[in-house]
Amino acid sequence: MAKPQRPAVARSVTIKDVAREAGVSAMSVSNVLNGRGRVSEATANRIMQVVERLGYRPSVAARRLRLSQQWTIGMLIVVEDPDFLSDPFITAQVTGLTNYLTASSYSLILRGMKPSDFRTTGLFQDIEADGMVAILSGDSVQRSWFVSELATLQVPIVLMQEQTVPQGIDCAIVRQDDFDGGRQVASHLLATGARRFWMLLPQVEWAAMTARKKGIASRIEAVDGTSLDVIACGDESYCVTRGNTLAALASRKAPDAIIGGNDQMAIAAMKACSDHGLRIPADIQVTGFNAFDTWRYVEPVLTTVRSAAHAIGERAGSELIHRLQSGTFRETEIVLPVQFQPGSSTRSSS
Amino acid sequence: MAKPQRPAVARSVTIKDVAREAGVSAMSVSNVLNGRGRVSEATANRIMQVVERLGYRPSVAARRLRLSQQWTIGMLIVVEDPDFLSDPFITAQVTGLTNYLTASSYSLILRGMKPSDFRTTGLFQDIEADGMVAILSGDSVQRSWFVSELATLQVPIVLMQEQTVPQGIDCAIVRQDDFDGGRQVASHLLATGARRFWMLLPQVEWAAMTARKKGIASRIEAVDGTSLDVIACGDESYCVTRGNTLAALASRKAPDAIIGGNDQMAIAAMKACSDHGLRIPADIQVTGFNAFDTWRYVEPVLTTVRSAAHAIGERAGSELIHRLQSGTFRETEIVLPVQFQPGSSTRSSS
DNA sequence: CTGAAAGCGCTTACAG
DNA sequence: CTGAAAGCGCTTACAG
Repeated sequence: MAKPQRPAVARSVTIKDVAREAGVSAMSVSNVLNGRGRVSEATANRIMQVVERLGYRPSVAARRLRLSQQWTIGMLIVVEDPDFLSDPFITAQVTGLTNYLTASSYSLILRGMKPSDFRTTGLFQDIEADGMVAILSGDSVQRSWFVSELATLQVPIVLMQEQTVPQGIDCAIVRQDDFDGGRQVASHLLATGARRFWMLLPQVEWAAMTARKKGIASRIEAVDGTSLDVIACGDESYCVTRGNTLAALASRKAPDAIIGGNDQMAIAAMKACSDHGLRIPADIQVTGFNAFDTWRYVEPVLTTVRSAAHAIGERAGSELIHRLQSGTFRETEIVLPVQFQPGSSTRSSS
Repeated sequence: MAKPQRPAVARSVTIKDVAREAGVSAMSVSNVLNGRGRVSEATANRIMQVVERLGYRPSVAARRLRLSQQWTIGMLIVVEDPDFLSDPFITAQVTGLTNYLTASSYSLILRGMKPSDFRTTGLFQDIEADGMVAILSGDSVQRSWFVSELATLQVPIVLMQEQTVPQGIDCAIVRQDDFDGGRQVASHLLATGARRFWMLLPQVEWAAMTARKKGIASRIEAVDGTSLDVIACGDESYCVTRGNTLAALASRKAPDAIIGGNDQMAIAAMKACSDHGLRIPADIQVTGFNAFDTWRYVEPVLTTVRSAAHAIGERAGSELIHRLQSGTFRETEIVLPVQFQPGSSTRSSS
């Protein structure tokens, strides 16, 4: 007769140990622990004492297998930068999500990867979670391919900062109103009299930045004699952004305003402006997006748009948990408002 | 006879389905998938084709239960700030750890909590992982209590940025040489002729900052006519740090140099100095610690100490995985070097 | 109120 | 080279 070997590390104390010690069946222990029982108070008390005394902690692996539920959400961050948490906008979303999940007794599995790893090694296949949350980068073709790959996991998906709801799969998006943010920035700058604009964008396409640009363009195009040029800022690092902005300033007439795709790029551009001998905001105005702590660090204080990053994370968590419990997403497109925050890097409306 | 109900969501395709379809036993499927088998090539090929065709993905929950191994590491961040990833020093450590674990086919469960949650609700007890990594804050009494609580999980522990190795438990620490960093900063400042120093520290005791302070003090105390005062900066936020520094400048004679406990506090202090009409570095020198991107954003560029945060995370991962595979930590105290990085917020040595 | 039995989906030592 | 059986630690519908 076969005699299977014990697992490498036998579990110290199981539900059977508690049951034996308390003189009851494992079922009663389970019922007491999960508050599901019709168990007499005396028995319940006795069981709880044994649990305490033996230091019993249920095996969540066994529970997961039995109930085929994981109480786990996977969070995927697909970006080029191996330092995938370096952007405060991303970390705020992750924090909001984690905090919500913790409060709901769910765990978060965090994984970052490059788009190429996603494509080639399917580095997310081994994540056994009840649902997935993802932050994707790259152009829309790549992103929608990523989404269809994610869908093969057969669990509900929430995408953060995606602009359009993927069709035909169990998915919702949570984003902020970047289009409106762009509109507000453009309106403010137009009111100061600015007409010629540069916008700083990274090589990689971020859905949120694209939306900001569209919002900006919608306002600018409505005014005669305006222009909006894009300055490509490579990997959106400080060095490249500063260098490319400086090169642009050296080669052509400076614009009235430079609109950073985010705060970090705006700050790099401010340095480039001062390298070039331009005063802010007298000679040139600069704006950012996101309003994380860095916006305070610069002189003058940056005009920017306050993001709802933490709220996006929380909302992603709450929608996903609701979906898991109810069977459907109550909304598939959730848009949170943004708030314009004027600083001293722009002039007041004339 | 009892007829237990099916779990809520039955698994789509199991190893049995593959076995039946391929006309073999589940065991052969398992052997092929895990490369453990003495299975004929023909059978193996047939099995792999069925796996492909049915889109079979093994249940990791079942595997975990069977092998009582989780292939999961828990990461606990115990800080006051609910925005527990706001410090770039912490995110860099988390990223380094995650990347290492992913490369080793381990998953990371991330959880942040306040010290009070740790104390009262044992919010980490439900994390079933093969090992734990933690970043702890608070005074040494509180931290060592946290460590003893963590030890009840009965898994190996790696502490990041802890200064002393807890005794009697299965634990290692990985940190950078903050004491040496402090020494280097102090040596540099002393060489510029500075004698009177303020150091900015938050209310909460961080082991790393305490070590920095000790390193600074060790150098300063060796020189006659020097002084080192601590300016308490509350929650180390920009506002409080700036405000408290400004208040200190208003109430007593300005020092020769202000040493920030980290870059963020140093930058806030730079603002306070310029609020107070002091020029940097002519009237007063300022230094930071950590050298994350923000140090570039300020004018003048901050003199600081480059941290090994990402490397700390990677090393924590590699030591923990090694411990899991070999049974013991090869070292229990790992200290990574730091690198002094002079900027323009201090003068060159005279 | 309480328990015996079945089964979640795997893996392993052993016999054939 | 291949398979039958046992068991990891739970939970549930049902019978008593």
